[in-house]
Amino acid sequence: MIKNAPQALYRRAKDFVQDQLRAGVWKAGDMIPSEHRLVEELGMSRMTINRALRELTEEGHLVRISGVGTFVAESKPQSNLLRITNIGDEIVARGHQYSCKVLHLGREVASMPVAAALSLPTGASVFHVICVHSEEGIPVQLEDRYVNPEMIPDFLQQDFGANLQPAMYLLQVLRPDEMEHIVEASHPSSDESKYLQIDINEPCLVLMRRTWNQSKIVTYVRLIHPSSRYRLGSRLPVNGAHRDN
Amino acid sequence: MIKNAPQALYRRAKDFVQDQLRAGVWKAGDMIPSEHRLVEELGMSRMTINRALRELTEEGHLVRISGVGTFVAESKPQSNLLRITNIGDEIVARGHQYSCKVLHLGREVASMPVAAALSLPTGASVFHVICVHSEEGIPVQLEDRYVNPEMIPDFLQQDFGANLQPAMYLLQVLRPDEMEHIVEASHPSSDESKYLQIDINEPCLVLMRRTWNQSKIVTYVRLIHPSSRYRLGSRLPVNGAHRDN
DNA sequence: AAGTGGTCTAGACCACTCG
DNA sequence: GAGTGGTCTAGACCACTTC
Repeated sequence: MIKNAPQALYRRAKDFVQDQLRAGVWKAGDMIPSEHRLVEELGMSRMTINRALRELTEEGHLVRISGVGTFVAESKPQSNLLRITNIGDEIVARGHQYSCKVLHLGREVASMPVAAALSLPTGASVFHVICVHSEEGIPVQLEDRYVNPEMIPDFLQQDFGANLQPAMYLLQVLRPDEMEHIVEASHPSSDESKYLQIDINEPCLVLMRRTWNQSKIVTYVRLIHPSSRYRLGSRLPVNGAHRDN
Repeated sequence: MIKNAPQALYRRAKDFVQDQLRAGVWKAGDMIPSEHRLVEELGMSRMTINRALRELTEEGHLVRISGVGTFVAESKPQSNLLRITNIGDEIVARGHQYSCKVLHLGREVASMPVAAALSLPTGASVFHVICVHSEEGIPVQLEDRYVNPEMIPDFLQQDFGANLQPAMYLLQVLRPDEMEHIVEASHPSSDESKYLQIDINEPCLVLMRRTWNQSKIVTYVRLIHPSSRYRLGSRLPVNGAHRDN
């Protein structure tokens, strides 16, 4: 589990800082040692330390105030809307403990809305998995996923968990060539609030995603996030190529 | 031709490169001059040029191959979600009646979070507009926008309404070259629930958008949508090439 | 005045690719 | 071997905040 030998020094400096964050040595709001002090402690030049801290700031882990100091950010995790990301990877990348618990896995007859979402005839047989993703033991995402058996016949035979999430498995066996995202806000159902351990009145961010391969739908998933624990975001260049409409 | 020069040299190097890209001097797939050559042309040190090119690479404008060269990235597809849309156009396109009512328009001293969002010093003077967008007389979006006066000095002199929304005006006078979207779910504040004519307990989809022009922030806006009346969506091809971390 | 981050320089060594 | 990017150093000057 312990991986050493990041070759780049600035990488090791970043890892060092993230280790302190992960270990809770430096907590949200704390001021961390100055660049000068880190130069002494780690034996690197200030430019190298500066690059490490600058990148951690861009990634949202730190907040720097010129003339004052560097502080641990109050983290409200944010993931990229454009990419198909594994929430597990995101959490691990933040240096946090990740877990995934499968609540349901089986084959069932598609209800009308599910069949419609997958563009299958009503009554078609589909795979269905429900799991909860947790960060540091706190549920951050409820995944309610339907899979087209025609595309992924071996889906049920997998041993899903923190090391093999459904999303990860699907990406590995069948890379999608198109996807659709729909985002909305809603309150959780009573089941959902129970699984996520939140109040029935807490607003949730719901991301519905469908992915295609060769013009056929691979999977349809609803990802439900408590608003207090999750955000979606993206930053990207604007193409000059579109006026309006 | 004459531009207010950004103070930081690496910024000017970035602007120089982006100017070449915008002007079409360097096109997608082209190899651009090496660091060494840019050092000579711009009269900066290699570290400075390197930082500029590294950041442009992280932002997706360039692709660098060690030992080979630096190339202009192929432009990325863009989704509806990530496109800057006018809600008025959307509503009109649906064949519905659209209206926009300005609730507030003026200049004020930026609070700390607003100053931070705009990357301005605390206490800076900013423009602030609040308006409600309605479809068939029903409010569907509350727009709470801050504008950088340095970028858009004539903002307050405009006569905003259904025929000239703030978003439309901004797009017309200063096309952004970069943007950031963050989406979250929340309950409306009491003021917001009043303006939107919804219950204080109705979940809302909140889209926060910042746009950049020439590496400076033009505007920061919070768009609040009652979940029962609005969704965001996108469908787009998947790029094969994704980097991690 | 002392401390902080923001930036910049003019070198340097390395691994890599290409002809 | 020449060219490229990737990284690193040991200084430096500046603007800013805090005491």
